[in-house]
Amino acid sequence: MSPRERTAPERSGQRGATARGKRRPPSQADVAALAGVSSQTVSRVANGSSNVEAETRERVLSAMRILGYQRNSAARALTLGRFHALGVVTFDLSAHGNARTLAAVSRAAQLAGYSVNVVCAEEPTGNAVQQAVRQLTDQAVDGLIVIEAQVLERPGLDVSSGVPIVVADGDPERRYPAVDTDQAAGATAATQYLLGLGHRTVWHVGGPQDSYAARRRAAAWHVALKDAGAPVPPLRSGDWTAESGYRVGRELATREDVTAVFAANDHMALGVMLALREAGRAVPEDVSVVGFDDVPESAYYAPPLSTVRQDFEEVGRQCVALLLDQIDKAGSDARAAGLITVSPQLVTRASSAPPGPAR
Amino acid sequence: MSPRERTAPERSGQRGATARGKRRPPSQADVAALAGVSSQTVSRVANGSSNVEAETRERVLSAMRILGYQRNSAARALTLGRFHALGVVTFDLSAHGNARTLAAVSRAAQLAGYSVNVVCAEEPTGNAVQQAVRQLTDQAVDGLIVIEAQVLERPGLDVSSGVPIVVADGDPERRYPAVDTDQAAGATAATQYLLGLGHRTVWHVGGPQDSYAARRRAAAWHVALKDAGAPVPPLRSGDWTAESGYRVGRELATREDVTAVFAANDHMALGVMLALREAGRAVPEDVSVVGFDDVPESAYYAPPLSTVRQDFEEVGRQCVALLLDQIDKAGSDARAAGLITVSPQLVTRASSAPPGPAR
DNA sequence: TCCGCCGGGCCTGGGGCCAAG
DNA sequence: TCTTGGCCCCAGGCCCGGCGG
Repeated sequence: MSPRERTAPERSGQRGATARGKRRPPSQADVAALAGVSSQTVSRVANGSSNVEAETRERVLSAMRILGYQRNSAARALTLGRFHALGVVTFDLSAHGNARTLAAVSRAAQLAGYSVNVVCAEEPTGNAVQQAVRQLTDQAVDGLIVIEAQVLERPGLDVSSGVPIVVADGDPERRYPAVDTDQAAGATAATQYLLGLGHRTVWHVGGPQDSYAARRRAAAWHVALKDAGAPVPPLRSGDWTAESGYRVGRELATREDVTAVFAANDHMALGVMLALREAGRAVPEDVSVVGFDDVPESAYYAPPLSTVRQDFEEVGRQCVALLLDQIDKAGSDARAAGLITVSPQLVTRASSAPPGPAR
Repeated sequence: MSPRERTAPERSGQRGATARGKRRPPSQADVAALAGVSSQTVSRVANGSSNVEAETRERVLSAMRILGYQRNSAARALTLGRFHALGVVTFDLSAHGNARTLAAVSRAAQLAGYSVNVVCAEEPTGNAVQQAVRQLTDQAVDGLIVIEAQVLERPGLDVSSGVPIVVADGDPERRYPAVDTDQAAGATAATQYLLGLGHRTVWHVGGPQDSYAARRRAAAWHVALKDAGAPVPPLRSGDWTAESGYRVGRELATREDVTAVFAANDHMALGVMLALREAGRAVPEDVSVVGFDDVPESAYYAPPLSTVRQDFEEVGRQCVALLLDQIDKAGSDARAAGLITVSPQLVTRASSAPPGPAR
């Protein structure tokens, strides 16, 4: 009845692998006891396992199997000082590009033996980001990948958490190494393509202006027009959604002089096309439309959408490579805030054509 | 020359917070030293911080700020036996539903103070999943959420890693608690809706047959037709992509008697619509089309797509809630493998209409 | 005497170093 | 020389005991 009397049987009960009640995951020590070796030897087997006699190793392995041993990663991380985990900060995972990038990052990280810790900051306020970063570093990551870097622009944002950071969207202030699609090249290609078809000029439906990617696409569009001596129509902006594209599209549809539209992403382009069609303007006969991203569905839009294909897979891969590189050569402050660019590719489909004669 | 002699100077060198060379993140001990208290008190302040005098706490907090102290989560996890992290296993993050669910899970987890560790298994082979699960549990998670459960069906798959598991797709074998959209209700609603419009029967473009969700949608469609006394056309299946929908659509377009199609997701519906249009069959005048998911773009398809809206946000929330629940009452084997269903909602748009007179 | 605040010692699971067989 | 075990450390948390008002 006394606590002692209860304790003794419990103890012996807990020792075995068949313990009832509280189940404590088996530790190295348990394996060691069962195999009749020291925990040190178990450690050696669990790891690279150099210098362990075959017979001993076998005994240890079988003990592990019997007990269902899994090493405790927390303890491991504690001694090694490495978590083998990367953190990813993002905003809107329903945005196609972000999801794709995350998927690619996850794959690349997995190949390198790293897991990926995701935090989806609700809104791009500095506070939310700050908290997200805190949570991640406070969690256990060896490095950070920030998708959609515009948040880093927030003044007063301190992400100097000590861990290496890579930005997957181009860092306007070039404070961190970055990997990004060559937005300018993509936007330029789209604009020049439409001009090359014979359109007098090209209208642009931009993304939200706090997006660095959106700003660069708009800037390149602007430059491409100027370089070609084409008039530069006013910039209309949406928020990446098809709905916003539709809104802008209705406005554009009222102008007879609009014959070519370059939208900063496919979803907005979709909205633009619907608005044009509803206003009685055919795509591409009356108006040509080009998007950006090449979401898998865009080839099946009505009409199939000409667009600029981004290689998200490559962006994700490069991010991970760059980050792991930084992690490995930690300490050496050679953090050249470089920029790796990934080339996009123009894909032409049925939504674009030379301007019709019915000008 | 003895170890002791070497140890001493090294020690004192590393002590200071201003140590050069190797930068070691500040520990409780460092904070304690600066604040002139014991590390125990620092621990108290860092945590719930009961029983610390206001003045002392202030001193500790300021020391933390000065040193930029962040507690080491590995050590914390080690002693507490909790990681405050959830694992998510998924397959294709470019699938809209998966990405949305993940985002919701991430949000809900964050609110509960948990981070989310994602592993994106490349292919749904048992091996890949096994490895993914291993990696996660070997990593550091208190529980697992499996999105797209069909993988769990693989025979010989052992995910009994000791951590609680919740399935976000309905578990065919009901081995684990699950949260899922009420697929049957959604498919039934879509089918009955089309029948109600006056169509003689409804054709179905199903998802891949190894998807449990796809199978249930198809089953409910079948039942709804039988219940209504409508003929049951053969089932055509795709793989969720618009491309596969297009392929099936071309086939359906050749049959004059097809006047209503229910696709198992919006992307396939998009492909179907393109194929129909290309074959000269107007939507909805000649053929009505209904999708499933309600991806944000579907309202801007041509024509805007009638569909069944899934509440991914709710699914994610419920998954996390269910999982945390299991984690908290760990040990008690009351793991009733329940099923929480989330109701979908039929959304009617322009892609569906009564059958035309030109039958 | 009791209570509120604080610190010492021990424990978590594993890995590195070094000595011993 | 190769294999193996003892010891200590990683960073923090909890139990308990002590000290003071």
